[in-house]
Amino acid sequence: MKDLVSRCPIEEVMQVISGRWPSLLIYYLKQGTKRFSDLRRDNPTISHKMLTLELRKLEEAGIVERSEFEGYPLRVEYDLTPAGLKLVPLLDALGDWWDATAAGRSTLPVQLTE
Amino acid sequence: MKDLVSRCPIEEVMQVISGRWPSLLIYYLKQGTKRFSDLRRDNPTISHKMLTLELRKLEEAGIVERSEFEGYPLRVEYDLTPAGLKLVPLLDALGDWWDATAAGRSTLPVQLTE
DNA sequence: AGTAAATTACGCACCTTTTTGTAACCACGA
DNA sequence: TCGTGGTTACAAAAAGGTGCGTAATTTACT
Repeated sequence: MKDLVSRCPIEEVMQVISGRWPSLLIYYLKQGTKRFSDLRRDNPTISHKMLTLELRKLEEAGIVERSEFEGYPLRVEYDLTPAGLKLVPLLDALGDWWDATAAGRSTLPVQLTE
Repeated sequence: MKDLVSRCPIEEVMQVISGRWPSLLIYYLKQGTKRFSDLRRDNPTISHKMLTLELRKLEEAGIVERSEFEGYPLRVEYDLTPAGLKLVPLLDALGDWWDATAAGRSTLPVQLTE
């Protein structure tokens, strides 16, 4: 994800929430505090590398907060920030729009109009 | 973009509107009917390959309507569908959220708090 | 009259760039 | 030795760019 200085806020959000993982991670974090390993369990197909990368991106964007605790094994907790929480209903609205729009899509399952 | 059958509506929308172009194309189409070459002019850095691919994806998702007219040179027009129009305010809301959240981000421009 | 070029919206093949996965390694303590 | 939460290097896969070909008609030139 190159960082083209767009100054279009929509483009900028998209750079952060685009892709396969961000919405999923936000979904799981919405359930409450999660540790790195929790998120991997919630989401078995993400590689640990991608998980760290995506979490850092969300952190930088102010969506996720990372808290590191001293001691071994190292404990790190992830939470949605207040801003992250405000994002949730917007994503839900997109999901609702998608479902509502289902009827107009060409990939529609077979219709039995008899 | 692999088509993993997710059945999570948010994941599904994301597969469609993720990436650099969809939001931009929707933005320009919101201004009214556009032809292929108009969209390329609006958006000089997209390649014709990507433009066709993205438009097809948006069409399949029911966001964009493609109308082909007989004659040479071939004329093709693109418009937002009613569903596509309904998507616009949702994207705008994301943009607003982004701007409102700016203060919490680490990539904040230098602050002169004096 | 005959030929050539331009036009529009692509499809296709090939190649480069970017993203993602895999595996190994690190720290430390129980 | 295992578990935690990483980093790094290398490999594979996916995304994206470039350039050529195509259609039928008009215009432009010779």
